[in-house]
Amino acid sequence: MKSYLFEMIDYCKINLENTINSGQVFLWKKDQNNWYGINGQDVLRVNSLGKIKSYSKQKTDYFREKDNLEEILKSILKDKITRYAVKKYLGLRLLRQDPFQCFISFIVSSNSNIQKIRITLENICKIFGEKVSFDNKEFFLFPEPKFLASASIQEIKKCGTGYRSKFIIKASEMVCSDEINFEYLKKCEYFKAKEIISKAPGVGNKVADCILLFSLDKTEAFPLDRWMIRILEKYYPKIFELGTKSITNKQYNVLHEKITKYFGPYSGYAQQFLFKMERDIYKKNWL
DNA sequence: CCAAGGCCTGAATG
DNA sequence: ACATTCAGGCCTT
Repeated sequence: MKSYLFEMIDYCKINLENTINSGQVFLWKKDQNNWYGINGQDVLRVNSLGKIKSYSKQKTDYFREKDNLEEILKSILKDKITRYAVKKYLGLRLLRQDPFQCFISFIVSSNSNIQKIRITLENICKIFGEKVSFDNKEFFLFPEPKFLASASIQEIKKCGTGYRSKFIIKASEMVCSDEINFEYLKKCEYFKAKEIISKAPGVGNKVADCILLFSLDKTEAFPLDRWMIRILEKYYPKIFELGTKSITNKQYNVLHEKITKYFGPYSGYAQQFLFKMERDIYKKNWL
Protein backbone atom coordinates (compact mmCIF):
# COMPACT_ATOMS: atom_id res chain seq x y z
CA MET A 1 0.00 0.00 0.00
CA LYS A 2 2.72 2.38 0.98
CA SER A 3 4.75 1.85 -2.17
CA TYR A 4 1.60 2.19 -4.24
CA LEU A 5 0.94 5.68 -2.87
CA PHE A 6 4.54 6.61 -3.38
CA GLU A 7 4.38 5.62 -7.00
CA MET A 8 1.20 7.60 -7.55
CA ILE A 9 2.92 10.73 -6.31
CA ASP A 10 5.64 10.09 -8.87
CA TYR A 11 3.11 9.61 -11.64
CA CYS A 12 1.65 13.02 -10.95
CA LYS A 13 4.92 14.87 -11.23
CA ILE A 14 5.74 16.01 -14.73
CA ASN A 15 9.08 15.01 -16.12
CA LEU A 16 9.89 17.73 -18.61
CA GLU A 17 12.88 16.09 -20.24
CA ASN A 18 10.92 12.94 -20.95
CA THR A 19 7.92 14.88 -22.16
CA ILE A 20 9.71 17.26 -24.48
CA ASN A 21 12.13 14.63 -25.73
CA SER A 22 9.52 12.19 -26.91
CA GLY A 23 8.89 13.34 -30.46
CA GLN A 24 5.77 15.39 -29.79
CA VAL A 25 7.29 18.85 -30.07
CA PHE A 26 10.16 20.43 -31.94
CA LEU A 27 10.43 24.10 -30.94
CA TRP A 28 11.72 23.73 -27.41
CA LYS A 29 15.09 24.74 -26.01
CA LYS A 30 16.64 24.41 -22.62
CA ASP A 31 18.24 27.46 -21.08
CA GLN A 32 19.79 27.00 -17.65
CA ASN A 33 17.02 25.38 -15.61
CA ASN A 34 14.15 26.51 -17.78
CA TRP A 35 12.71 25.15 -20.96
CA TYR A 36 11.34 27.62 -23.51
CA GLY A 37 8.93 26.56 -26.18
CA ILE A 38 6.90 28.08 -28.98
CA ASN A 39 3.22 27.23 -28.86
CA GLY A 40 1.34 29.00 -31.62
CA GLN A 41 1.09 32.69 -30.78
CA ASP A 42 2.64 32.08 -27.40
CA VAL A 43 5.98 31.37 -25.78
CA LEU A 44 6.02 29.12 -22.75
CA ARG A 45 8.62 28.99 -20.05
CA VAL A 46 8.60 25.95 -17.86
CA ASN A 47 10.77 25.51 -14.81
CA SER A 48 12.01 22.23 -13.44
CA LEU A 49 8.89 21.84 -11.32
CA GLY A 50 6.67 21.99 -14.38
CA LYS A 51 5.37 25.45 -13.61
CA ILE A 52 4.41 27.41 -16.72
CA LYS A 53 4.77 31.08 -17.38
CA SER A 54 3.52 32.31 -20.71
CA TYR A 55 4.37 35.28 -22.87
CA SER A 56 0.71 35.92 -23.68
CA LYS A 57 -0.42 35.41 -20.09
CA GLN A 58 -3.22 33.27 -21.46
CA LYS A 59 -4.13 30.04 -19.79
CA THR A 60 -3.17 26.78 -21.43
CA ASP A 61 -3.51 23.25 -20.27
CA TYR A 62 -0.38 22.36 -22.14
CA PHE A 63 0.40 19.38 -19.93
CA ARG A 64 -3.18 18.09 -19.80
CA GLU A 65 -3.04 18.42 -16.05
CA LYS A 66 -6.70 17.59 -15.68
CA ASP A 67 -6.16 14.13 -17.09
CA ASN A 68 -6.65 11.43 -14.52
CA LEU A 69 -3.16 9.98 -14.76
CA GLU A 70 -3.81 7.24 -12.28
CA GLU A 71 -6.75 5.91 -14.24
CA ILE A 72 -5.02 6.40 -17.59
CA LEU A 73 -1.79 4.70 -16.63
CA LYS A 74 -3.62 1.81 -15.05
CA SER A 75 -5.62 1.36 -18.21
CA ILE A 76 -2.57 1.06 -20.47
CA LEU A 77 -0.50 -1.18 -18.19
CA LYS A 78 -1.41 -4.38 -20.01
CA ASP A 79 1.87 -6.25 -20.01
CA LYS A 80 5.46 -6.11 -18.89
CA ILE A 81 6.52 -3.95 -21.80
CA THR A 82 4.20 -1.10 -20.92
CA ARG A 83 4.88 -1.58 -17.21
CA TYR A 84 8.58 -1.18 -17.90
CA ALA A 85 8.17 1.83 -20.17
CA VAL A 86 5.77 3.68 -17.89
CA LYS A 87 7.95 3.06 -14.87
CA LYS A 88 11.14 4.10 -16.65
CA TYR A 89 9.63 7.25 -18.12
CA LEU A 90 7.47 8.30 -15.22
CA GLY A 91 6.22 11.83 -15.68
CA LEU A 92 6.07 11.66 -19.46
CA ARG A 93 2.92 13.48 -20.50
CA LEU A 94 0.99 13.91 -23.66
CA LEU A 95 0.82 17.57 -24.57
CA ARG A 96 -2.09 19.67 -25.72
CA GLN A 97 -0.40 21.76 -28.38
CA ASP A 98 -1.51 24.66 -30.49
CA PRO A 99 -3.40 22.88 -33.29
CA PHE A 100 -2.21 24.91 -36.25
CA GLN A 101 1.43 24.62 -35.26
CA CYS A 102 0.98 20.92 -34.67
CA PHE A 103 -0.77 20.50 -38.02
CA ILE A 104 2.01 22.18 -40.00
CA SER A 105 4.76 20.57 -37.91
CA PHE A 106 3.63 17.06 -38.74
CA ILE A 107 3.12 17.83 -42.43
CA VAL A 108 6.75 18.98 -42.33
CA SER A 109 7.74 15.84 -40.43
CA SER A 110 6.92 13.36 -43.17
CA ASN A 111 9.98 11.66 -44.57
CA SER A 112 12.17 13.60 -42.17
CA ASN A 113 13.81 13.34 -38.80
CA ILE A 114 13.59 15.25 -35.56
CA GLN A 115 16.69 17.42 -36.03
CA LYS A 116 15.76 18.38 -39.56
CA ILE A 117 12.15 19.05 -38.60
CA ARG A 118 13.31 21.37 -35.84
CA ILE A 119 15.56 23.40 -38.12
CA THR A 120 12.86 23.66 -40.77
CA LEU A 121 10.22 24.82 -38.29
CA GLU A 122 12.64 27.37 -36.81
CA ASN A 123 13.11 28.76 -40.31
CA ILE A 124 9.36 28.97 -40.80
CA CYS A 125 9.03 30.94 -37.57
CA LYS A 126 11.95 33.23 -38.39
CA ILE A 127 10.66 34.07 -41.84
CA PHE A 128 6.91 34.18 -41.26
CA GLY A 129 6.42 34.53 -37.51
CA GLU A 130 6.28 37.55 -35.27
CA LYS A 131 9.38 38.40 -33.29
CA VAL A 132 8.73 38.91 -29.61
CA SER A 133 10.72 39.48 -26.47
CA PHE A 134 10.17 37.43 -23.34
CA ASP A 135 12.45 37.16 -20.30
CA ASN A 136 14.86 39.48 -22.17
CA LYS A 137 15.21 36.89 -24.90
CA GLU A 138 14.05 36.95 -28.47
CA PHE A 139 11.61 34.45 -29.88
CA PHE A 140 9.77 33.99 -33.13
CA LEU A 141 6.17 32.90 -32.74
CA PHE A 142 4.67 30.30 -35.02
CA PRO A 143 3.10 32.12 -37.99
CA GLU A 144 -0.64 32.53 -38.20
CA PRO A 145 -2.38 30.54 -40.94
CA LYS A 146 -2.93 33.57 -43.18
CA PHE A 147 0.80 34.24 -43.44
CA LEU A 148 1.58 30.74 -44.65
CA ALA A 149 -1.50 30.61 -46.87
CA SER A 150 -0.42 33.74 -48.72
CA ALA A 151 3.23 32.79 -49.10
CA SER A 152 4.72 31.63 -52.40
CA ILE A 153 6.07 28.14 -52.86
CA GLN A 154 9.58 29.53 -53.30
CA GLU A 155 9.41 31.41 -50.00
CA ILE A 156 8.24 28.32 -48.14
CA LYS A 157 10.86 26.17 -49.84
CA LYS A 158 13.63 28.39 -48.48
CA CYS A 159 12.73 27.04 -45.05
CA GLY A 160 13.79 23.55 -46.12
CA THR A 161 10.37 22.03 -46.58
CA GLY A 162 11.08 20.60 -50.05
CA TYR A 163 8.20 18.90 -51.82
CA ARG A 164 5.96 19.54 -48.80
CA SER A 165 5.94 23.30 -49.52
CA LYS A 166 2.79 23.24 -51.59
CA PHE A 167 1.06 21.07 -49.00
CA ILE A 168 1.79 23.68 -46.34
CA ILE A 169 0.24 26.46 -48.38
CA LYS A 170 -2.88 24.48 -49.24
CA ALA A 171 -3.27 23.19 -45.69
CA SER A 172 -3.00 26.74 -44.34
CA GLU A 173 -5.60 27.90 -46.86
CA MET A 174 -7.96 25.21 -45.60
CA VAL A 175 -7.61 26.58 -42.09
CA CYS A 176 -8.20 30.15 -43.27
CA SER A 177 -11.32 29.14 -45.17
CA ASP A 178 -12.61 27.23 -42.16
CA GLU A 179 -12.69 23.99 -44.14
CA ILE A 180 -10.55 22.83 -41.25
CA ASN A 181 -11.78 24.25 -37.97
CA PHE A 182 -9.78 23.00 -35.02
CA GLU A 183 -12.35 23.92 -32.40
CA TYR A 184 -14.90 21.85 -34.26
CA LEU A 185 -12.48 18.95 -34.65
CA LYS A 186 -11.87 18.94 -30.91
CA LYS A 187 -15.56 18.28 -30.40
CA CYS A 188 -15.80 15.58 -33.09
CA GLU A 189 -15.21 11.96 -32.34
CA TYR A 190 -11.97 10.42 -33.51
CA PHE A 191 -12.95 8.97 -36.90
CA LYS A 192 -14.87 12.04 -38.00
CA ALA A 193 -12.02 14.34 -37.04
CA LYS A 194 -9.56 12.09 -38.82
CA GLU A 195 -11.63 12.07 -41.98
CA ILE A 196 -11.67 15.88 -42.07
CA ILE A 197 -8.03 16.47 -41.20
CA SER A 198 -6.98 13.88 -43.78
CA LYS A 199 -8.42 16.03 -46.56
CA ALA A 200 -5.40 18.28 -46.21
CA PRO A 201 -2.57 17.40 -48.57
CA GLY A 202 0.44 15.81 -46.90
CA VAL A 203 -1.76 14.35 -44.18
CA GLY A 204 -1.98 10.57 -44.32
CA ASN A 205 -2.81 8.12 -41.57
CA LYS A 206 0.26 8.67 -39.47
CA VAL A 207 0.40 12.46 -39.68
CA ALA A 208 -3.34 12.68 -39.00
CA ASP A 209 -2.96 10.59 -35.86
CA CYS A 210 -0.13 12.79 -34.59
CA ILE A 211 -2.20 15.94 -35.02
CA LEU A 212 -5.25 14.35 -33.40
CA LEU A 213 -3.28 13.00 -30.47
CA PHE A 214 -1.04 15.97 -29.74
CA SER A 215 -3.43 18.84 -30.29
CA LEU A 216 -7.03 17.72 -30.70
CA ASP A 217 -7.66 15.62 -27.61
CA LYS A 218 -7.98 12.27 -29.38
CA THR A 219 -6.20 9.98 -26.96
CA GLU A 220 -7.25 6.89 -28.90
CA ALA A 221 -5.03 8.01 -31.80
CA PHE A 222 -1.95 5.81 -32.08
CA PRO A 223 0.44 7.11 -34.76
CA LEU A 224 2.08 4.21 -36.56
CA ASP A 225 5.39 5.25 -38.05
CA ARG A 226 8.32 2.98 -38.92
CA TRP A 227 9.40 2.95 -35.30
CA MET A 228 6.05 1.94 -33.91
CA ILE A 229 5.72 -0.81 -36.49
CA ARG A 230 9.12 -2.12 -35.47
CA ILE A 231 8.14 -1.90 -31.81
CA LEU A 232 4.95 -3.88 -32.37
CA GLU A 233 6.82 -6.52 -34.36
CA LYS A 234 9.46 -6.80 -31.68
CA TYR A 235 7.36 -6.86 -28.51
CA TYR A 236 3.91 -7.88 -29.68
CA PRO A 237 4.42 -10.29 -32.58
CA LYS A 238 1.58 -12.51 -31.46
CA ILE A 239 -0.95 -9.90 -30.44
CA PHE A 240 -0.79 -7.67 -33.48
CA GLU A 241 0.74 -10.07 -36.04
CA LEU A 242 1.58 -7.84 -38.98
CA GLY A 243 3.29 -8.91 -42.18
CA THR A 244 6.70 -7.29 -42.02
CA LYS A 245 6.24 -5.17 -45.16
CA SER A 246 5.39 -1.48 -45.19
CA ILE A 247 1.75 -1.20 -44.29
CA THR A 248 -1.12 -0.12 -46.51
CA ASN A 249 -3.95 2.14 -45.41
CA LYS A 250 -6.17 -0.83 -44.86
CA GLN A 251 -3.59 -2.63 -42.73
CA TYR A 252 -3.07 0.57 -40.78
CA ASN A 253 -6.74 0.80 -39.92
CA VAL A 254 -7.05 -2.86 -39.00
CA LEU A 255 -4.01 -2.56 -36.80
CA HIS A 256 -5.35 0.56 -35.14
CA GLU A 257 -8.52 -1.27 -34.23
CA LYS A 258 -6.58 -4.10 -32.63
CA ILE A 259 -4.47 -1.61 -30.74
CA THR A 260 -7.39 0.33 -29.28
CA LYS A 261 -9.04 -2.95 -28.32
CA TYR A 262 -5.90 -3.90 -26.45
CA PHE A 263 -4.78 -0.60 -24.90
CA GLY A 264 -8.16 1.09 -24.63
CA PRO A 265 -9.27 4.72 -25.01
CA TYR A 266 -5.89 6.07 -23.91
CA SER A 267 -3.87 4.08 -26.42
CA GLY A 268 -2.04 7.25 -27.42
CA TYR A 269 -0.41 7.41 -24.01
CA ALA A 270 0.87 3.87 -24.46
CA GLN A 271 2.26 4.81 -27.85
CA GLN A 272 4.18 7.75 -26.40
CA PHE A 273 5.86 5.65 -23.71
CA LEU A 274 6.76 2.86 -26.12
CA PHE A 275 8.13 5.27 -28.72
CA LYS A 276 10.24 7.07 -26.12
CA MET A 277 11.58 3.79 -24.77
CA GLU A 278 12.60 2.30 -28.09
CA ARG A 279 14.23 5.46 -29.46
CA ASP A 280 16.29 5.66 -26.28
CA ILE A 281 17.30 2.02 -26.60
CA TYR A 282 18.66 2.84 -30.05
CA LYS A 283 20.21 6.03 -28.67
CA LYS A 284 18.44 8.24 -31.14
CA ASN A 285 18.94 11.95 -30.57
CA TRP A 286 16.15 14.19 -29.41
CA LEU A 287 16.00 18.00 -29.51
C1' DC B 1 -7.93 -3.10 -53.29
C1' DC B 2 -2.42 -3.25 -53.71
C1' DA B 3 2.51 -2.32 -55.28
C1' DA B 4 5.99 0.59 -56.90
C1' DG B 5 8.27 4.81 -57.70
C1' DG B 6 9.02 9.70 -56.88
C1' DC B 7 9.36 13.62 -53.89
C1' DC B 8 13.51 16.48 -50.69
C1' DT B 9 17.23 16.80 -47.54
C1' DG B 10 21.01 15.67 -44.64
C1' DA B 11 23.54 12.09 -42.39
C1' DA B 12 25.85 7.83 -42.72
C1' DT B 13 28.46 4.73 -45.29
C1' DG B 14 31.29 3.10 -49.26
C1' DA C 1 37.08 13.65 -51.91
C1' DC C 2 33.29 12.11 -53.95
C1' DA C 3 29.34 9.00 -54.85
C1' DT C 4 25.84 6.13 -53.14
C1' DT C 5 22.53 4.67 -49.74
C1' DC C 6 19.39 5.39 -46.27
C1' DA C 7 15.69 7.39 -43.28
C1' DG C 8 11.28 9.10 -43.32
C1' DG C 9 5.49 9.30 -44.92
C1' DC C 10 2.45 10.73 -48.61
C1' DC C 11 0.81 11.02 -53.34
C1' DT C 12 0.27 9.43 -58.06
C1' DT C 13 0.30 5.95 -61.30
